[in-house]
Amino acid sequence: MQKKSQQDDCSDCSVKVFCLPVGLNDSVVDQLSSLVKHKQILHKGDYLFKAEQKLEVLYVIRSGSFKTFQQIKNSEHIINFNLPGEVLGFNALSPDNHQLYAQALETSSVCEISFDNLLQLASKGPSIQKRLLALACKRQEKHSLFTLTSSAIERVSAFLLNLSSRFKKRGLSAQKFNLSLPRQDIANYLGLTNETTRIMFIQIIKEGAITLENRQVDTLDSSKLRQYATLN
Amino acid sequence: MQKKSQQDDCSDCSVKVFCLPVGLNDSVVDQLSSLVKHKQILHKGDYLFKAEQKLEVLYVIRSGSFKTFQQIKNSEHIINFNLPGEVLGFNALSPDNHQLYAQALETSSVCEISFDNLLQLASKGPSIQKRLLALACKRQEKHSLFTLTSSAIERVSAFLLNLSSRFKKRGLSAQKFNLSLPRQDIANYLGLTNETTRIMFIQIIKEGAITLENRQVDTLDSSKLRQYATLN
DNA sequence: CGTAATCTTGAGGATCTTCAACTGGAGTGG
DNA sequence: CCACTCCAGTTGAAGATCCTCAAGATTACG
Repeated sequence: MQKKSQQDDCSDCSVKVFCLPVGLNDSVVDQLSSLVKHKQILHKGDYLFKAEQKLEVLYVIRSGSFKTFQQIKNSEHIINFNLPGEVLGFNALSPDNHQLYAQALETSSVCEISFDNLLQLASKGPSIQKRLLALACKRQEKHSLFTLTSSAIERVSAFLLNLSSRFKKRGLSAQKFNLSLPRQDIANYLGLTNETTRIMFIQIIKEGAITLENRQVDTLDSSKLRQYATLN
Repeated sequence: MQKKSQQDDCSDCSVKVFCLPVGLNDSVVDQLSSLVKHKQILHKGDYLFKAEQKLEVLYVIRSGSFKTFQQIKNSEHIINFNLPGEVLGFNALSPDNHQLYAQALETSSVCEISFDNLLQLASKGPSIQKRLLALACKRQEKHSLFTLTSSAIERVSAFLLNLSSRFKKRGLSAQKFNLSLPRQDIANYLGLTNETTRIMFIQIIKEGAITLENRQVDTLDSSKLRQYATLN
C-alpha cells in the first residue's frame, strides 16, 4: 500500500480527538489510517448517502456539517445534525441498508472507511471493537436532549445547550457559534412549527439567555438556558 | 468448563431465532452458548439493572417482558418495552455506564453474557462482530414508530401495530395479545397523558380496529390501524 | 374483605398549530 | 441601477389538540 501524504494521516488530523481513533493505541491508529480514503468534498445540498442504499463505507465528517433525516410521505423528519468528528452510516447496519438521508448543510469534507476492512481490523483486538460498538450506540438519540413531553421552550433551550457543548468539545467557542441550519430545519428537528420555534427564540433572547443576529449566536448564557431546559 | 444441561443450550432455546445467535454458524453458537449464564428469574417490579451501574454483562430476555426508562427529576420516561429474544444492556457502552433502568413488567427470565467474554469471542470472526454491531444499532428508536409531530391517535395506533408485529415475529398471534403494561406506562412511552391515551383507545375501539378487554387485545384489524397510524 | 393502585370521566384551560398576509434580502435580467 | 421573483423569516388571530385537575368507579392483591 502506498504511503499516504502527511495531511491525510489520521494521527495528524485535527478531528482525531472525537473521531474513531479515540482511545486506540498508535499502532492501531496507523492501521486504521491506512484503510481511510480521505477527503471527499461535498457542497451544500449534496447527499452523502440516501435511504435504501447498502452499507459499504462509514463516513467521518472532517469539516462542515450534515443533517440526517427520514422521508415519510414527502415530508422529511430530521433525525440529527452532525458536526466534524462524528461518524455517519451506522444506521445502515440493521436492517441491511440505509434508513436515512444524509445531506450537507454547507461545503463539507468527509473521510471514508470501508466497512469490511474496518471489521477485519477489529478482529485483531477488542479495543477497536469496543470503540466501534460504543460509537454505534452513541448516536445521540433525542431522548437524551429532551423528552416527548418537553415543552417548546425546553426543546429550543436544550437544543442550543447541546450545540454549545458540542462546539466547545471541538475547541470552538461555546458562547459564539453559527447555526448553519435554517430555522425551518431546527423547528423540524425539535418537532415544532417554525412559528413556535421563533416565539421561543424571541423569549429566550428577551430574557437575555442568548443574543442572535442572522444565524450567529453570540454570548450564550448557559446557566440561564439550563433553567429553561429543565423545567420539566 | 462443565457441560451445560440440555435446556440451557442456546441451540435448543425457544428464542434463538431472535436472539444473538441469528445468522451465526453452529460452531460459533456453541462457543457462545458456553459463555452464557442461564436463567436468572425476576419478578414484577424487579430491576435488571439501574442507571449508573457499569456494563459487565448483556442480558437476553428469555421469557416475560421489561421496560427501560430514564429518570429525570423524579419522573420516569419510558424508552422502550422489551420482549423475549431482545438484548438489553448496550446503552451502557457509551458513556461507560448504564443510562437507563430496566424493570420487569411480569415474572421474567433472562440469560447473561459477560461482555468481556463476548468481545473475546467476537475477535475470532467478523460474523459475530457484525451481528453485535447490528444489535447495538437496532435498539428501536421511537422515530421508527412515530415522529415528534405525530398526533395522539397516530402514536397509539403505531404502538399497537408495532406490538402486534413483534408478537407475530415470535410465533404468537398478531391479532390477540396481552398488554403486560399498565395504561399509564403506555401513555408515558407515547408522550401522552393516560386520559388522552384512553380517549384514543376508545376511538380505535369504536371504529372497530381493535377489541379490548382488560389488558387483552382481541381481533386487531391491522389495515384499519394502519390508516390511523399514517395520517401524518 | 379492605386498602391501594389503576382506570374512567368530564369540564376548563394552556399550549401549540394552522392559516394567511406581510417583510426583507438574495439573485436575476433588463 | 432598478424592478422582479423567490425564498426564508415574521407576525397575529383563531382554533384544534392535548393537558390539568378533581372526583368517582373498578380492579388487583394481600
